[in-house]
Amino acid sequence: MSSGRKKLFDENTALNAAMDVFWQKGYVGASLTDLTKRMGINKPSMYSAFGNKEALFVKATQCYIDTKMKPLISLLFEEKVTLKQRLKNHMMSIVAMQCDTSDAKGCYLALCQSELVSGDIPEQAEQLLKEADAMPIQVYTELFNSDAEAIKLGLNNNAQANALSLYTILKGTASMARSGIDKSELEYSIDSILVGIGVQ
Amino acid sequence: MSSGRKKLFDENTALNAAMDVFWQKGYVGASLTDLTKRMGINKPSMYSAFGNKEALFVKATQCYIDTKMKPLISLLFEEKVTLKQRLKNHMMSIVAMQCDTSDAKGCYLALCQSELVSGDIPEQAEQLLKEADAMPIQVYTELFNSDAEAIKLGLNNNAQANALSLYTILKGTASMARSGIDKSELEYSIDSILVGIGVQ
DNA sequence: GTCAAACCTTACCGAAAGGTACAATTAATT
DNA sequence: AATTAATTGTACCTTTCGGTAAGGTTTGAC
Repeated sequence: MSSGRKKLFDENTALNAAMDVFWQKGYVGASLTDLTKRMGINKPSMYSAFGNKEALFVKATQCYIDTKMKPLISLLFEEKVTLKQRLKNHMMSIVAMQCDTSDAKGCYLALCQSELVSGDIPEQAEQLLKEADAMPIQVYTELFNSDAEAIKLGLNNNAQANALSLYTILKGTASMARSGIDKSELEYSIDSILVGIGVQ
Repeated sequence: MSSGRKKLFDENTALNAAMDVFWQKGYVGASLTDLTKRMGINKPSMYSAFGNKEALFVKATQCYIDTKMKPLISLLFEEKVTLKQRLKNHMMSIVAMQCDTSDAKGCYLALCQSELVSGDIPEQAEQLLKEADAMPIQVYTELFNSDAEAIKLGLNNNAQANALSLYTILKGTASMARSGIDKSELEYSIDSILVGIGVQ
C-alpha cells in the first residue's frame, strides 16, 4: 500500500500544541509562525497534515470540546450527588479552568467568540464555535427538564430562562478570569446565582 | 499665529466614526483602511491629527467612556428612585446597548478585552482598557458602601462580593448579546441575580 | 540495490498590514 | 498679490500574514 518516509512528528501531539496556541491567542492572533513553532514542525508539514489554518483550527477546537468541555458537562449528570452539589462542582470546575493561568491561557471560547463579531473567522470554524458556544444552554435546559430533583424544585417551569442564567454566569466568570480575578472571589457569585434561580 | 490651509474635516466627527469602527471590529480588526474610510479622511490626515493608530484608539476609547459609560453609571445615583429600580435601570440600559445591533456592533470593552489576552494591544491602550473595565466594580462597591438603602439591606457587608456579582452579570450579558440573544431573554437573569444578592 | 512514495527544508509568492516622504493644494497673513 | 504654514493626495516603504513550488532526504516495497 503506502511506502515512503515516516512522519517524524506525532499528529496528536502537534494538534494539542496547536490547541494551546489558539487557546492563548485566538484564531487571528495565532500566526502560522506561532503555531508551527510550538508544534515543532514546518509550515509544509502542517499543511500536508491538516490542510490549512482553518482546518487546523477546526480540529483543535474539536479536540478542545472532546477533552475539555465534555468532562465538565458530565459532572452535571453524576449519580448519587445532589443537584446543588452537581451544579456547584460543574461551575467551580469551569471557574478553576478559566482562572488557570499556568500557561497564560484565557478562555478558549470566550476569546474566539469575540472574533466571531469582527468577522475574522472563516465559515466552517464559525459554525463549530457557535455550536460549542450554544452547547451549555442546551445541556442546562435538558437537565432542568429531566432531572427529578430539578423538577421537584420547579426549575423545569423556567428551564430555558434558568439555563440562560447559569450560562450568563459562566460567561461572566470567563470574562472576569481574563481580567485576572482570583478563583475564590468568584465562588460567592456562583452561590448567589444558584440562590437566585432557586437551587437550595 | 497660525496660517495655512484649514482642516476640511471635523476632528470630533472623525473621532466618533473611529469609535464606531473600533466598536465593531476591535483594535486589531480595525485596519487603517477601515478607519480612514469611515472617518472620511486619508491616512496622512489621520496621522497628523491623532498621531498613530494607538493614539487614535485611546482617544476613541476615552470618547466611549465619557459619552457611553458615564451616563449609564449616573443612573445608579439618581435621586428619588429606589435602589432596586436604579439597579434595574442601570442593568437594563446596559443590556439594551449590548443588544443594539443597529450597526452590527458588539460590546466595545468585551471585544477589545479579549485582545488584551492575546497581547495584541499596545501598552497605553491596554492601560486605559483595564481602567475602564475595572470601573464598574469600583462604582458598585462605592454604591453598596455609601447608599443609605443599600446599607439598610446589609449590602455593605459584602460590598465587594456583591459588586463582583453584578459585574459578572454585566459581562455575561455582554457575551450573550454578542451571540445574538434577545434583550427580553436577559431580563430574567438580571432579576435572578438581584434576588440572589438580596436586593428586594 | 533500485525505485517510488512520502516526508522535510528552503526559499519564495501576492496581499495586506502600519506607517511615511514628498509634492501639490489651499487659505490666512503681510 | 506674494508669502507662508498647514492640510491634502499619491505613491511608496518595511514587515508580516497565509500559503506554496521545488528539490533534497529518508524510508518502505520489490
